[in-house]
Amino acid sequence: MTEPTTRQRILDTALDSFGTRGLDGTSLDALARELGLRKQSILYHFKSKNALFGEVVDEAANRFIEELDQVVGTDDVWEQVEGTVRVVFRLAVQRPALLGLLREASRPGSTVAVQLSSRLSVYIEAAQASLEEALEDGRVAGDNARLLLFSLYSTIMGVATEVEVLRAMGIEPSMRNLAQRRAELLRFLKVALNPAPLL
Amino acid sequence: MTEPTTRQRILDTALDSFGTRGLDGTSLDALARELGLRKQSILYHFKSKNALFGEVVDEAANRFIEELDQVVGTDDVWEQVEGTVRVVFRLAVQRPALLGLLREASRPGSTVAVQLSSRLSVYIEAAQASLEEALEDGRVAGDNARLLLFSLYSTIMGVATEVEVLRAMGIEPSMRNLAQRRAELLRFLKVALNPAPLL
DNA sequence: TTCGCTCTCTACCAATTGGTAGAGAGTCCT
DNA sequence: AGGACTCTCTACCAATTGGTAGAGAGCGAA
Repeated sequence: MTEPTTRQRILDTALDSFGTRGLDGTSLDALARELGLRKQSILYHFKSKNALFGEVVDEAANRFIEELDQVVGTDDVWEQVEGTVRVVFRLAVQRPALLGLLREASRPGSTVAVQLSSRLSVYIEAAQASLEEALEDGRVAGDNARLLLFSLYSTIMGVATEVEVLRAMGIEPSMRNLAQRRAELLRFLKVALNPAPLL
Repeated sequence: MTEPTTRQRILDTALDSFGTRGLDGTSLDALARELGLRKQSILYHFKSKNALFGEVVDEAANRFIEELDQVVGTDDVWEQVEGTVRVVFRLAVQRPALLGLLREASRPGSTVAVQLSSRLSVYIEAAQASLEEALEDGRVAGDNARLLLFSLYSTIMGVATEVEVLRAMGIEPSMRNLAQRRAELLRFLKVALNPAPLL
């Protein structure tokens, strides 16, 4: 394990800070303090705060893609959904700030939203094609692959991210109930994709 | 239509700003400028920026509750879901900042999350009880009312809020496709609650 | 040794931040 | 008229913001 470059350390710490406190909630001074540096050292490696944020978004996209790559193996839709849930939940435990950053970057009116989406477009296309096929074969319920994908995304990302809402419902997010939460999410999604006729 | 008090105008404009640019992204100076005031006038009506934010959260909760009240009429779960979707989509069109503020306030680590959730707790309880009953009667698929409610919330709120994700999927959010998006969401939720056995 | 490159530092900077103190204008009651 | 109250203002303030300029340390190559 070679020790990371300063540049990499900055990206790493910035991801955590941007992902939890947001872009505006993170100051270069605070970031530098956390790193044991002066902010001018950060500005040596990145020409501005916004440039840093842009690179952090790319970094986050890369890590997310890295994880997703282990899912794309099958062309079975349900296995893909299961895999995505596994990946997202693992991140929610190991690196919640990464998911937080994806949300920050896809906030309405975000300047980096386009950048982020272009990084993930390949996966979006693939998932959509896979869903389309399943829809045609009647293996999955629905008629619009893109909008269905959108619903799936919203559900998974929301369930993994909206910790405070969970708390509001009287469920303290913990490792103990994590498995149960994931199982319930999978059950929900499975039913949502079930092509059986409505009762 | 009596003209609103300054205090009310501040709350109103602050809701829009906090809901779109976030707490940290909103400065009192900018807010005052938008209102045609000096920031000291804002600080006369609200003792600090955080106090203002707290009241804005309450205001948003009130408006949201006001809308939800028109839904609670039935004890039919599906009608409640339909009504909630109707309400949330209407807000997404007429007052997107209100939904944005609810998201900002329920962000992980938010200081006002407890405040917000206590305002909505009555509705959470009611929805949960209603779901529990439906689960027992077998009118809805699932076994954990709270977690099911959580999934429903995530889906609805995400679909209504994640505009940039929608764009990333190649769907420009517009009035024209709005009805289609809502219809697809309702279809998705209907299937997700369908108690028919899995194929 | 010395040159040049990489990197982090000190020293600043103007602009903006949330917030305080208090003047002054208008209005309502006596 | 005079006083009290409500409200918005000007005038400040210290702290923090993102960013610039440039000194100096360490190092590898000549």
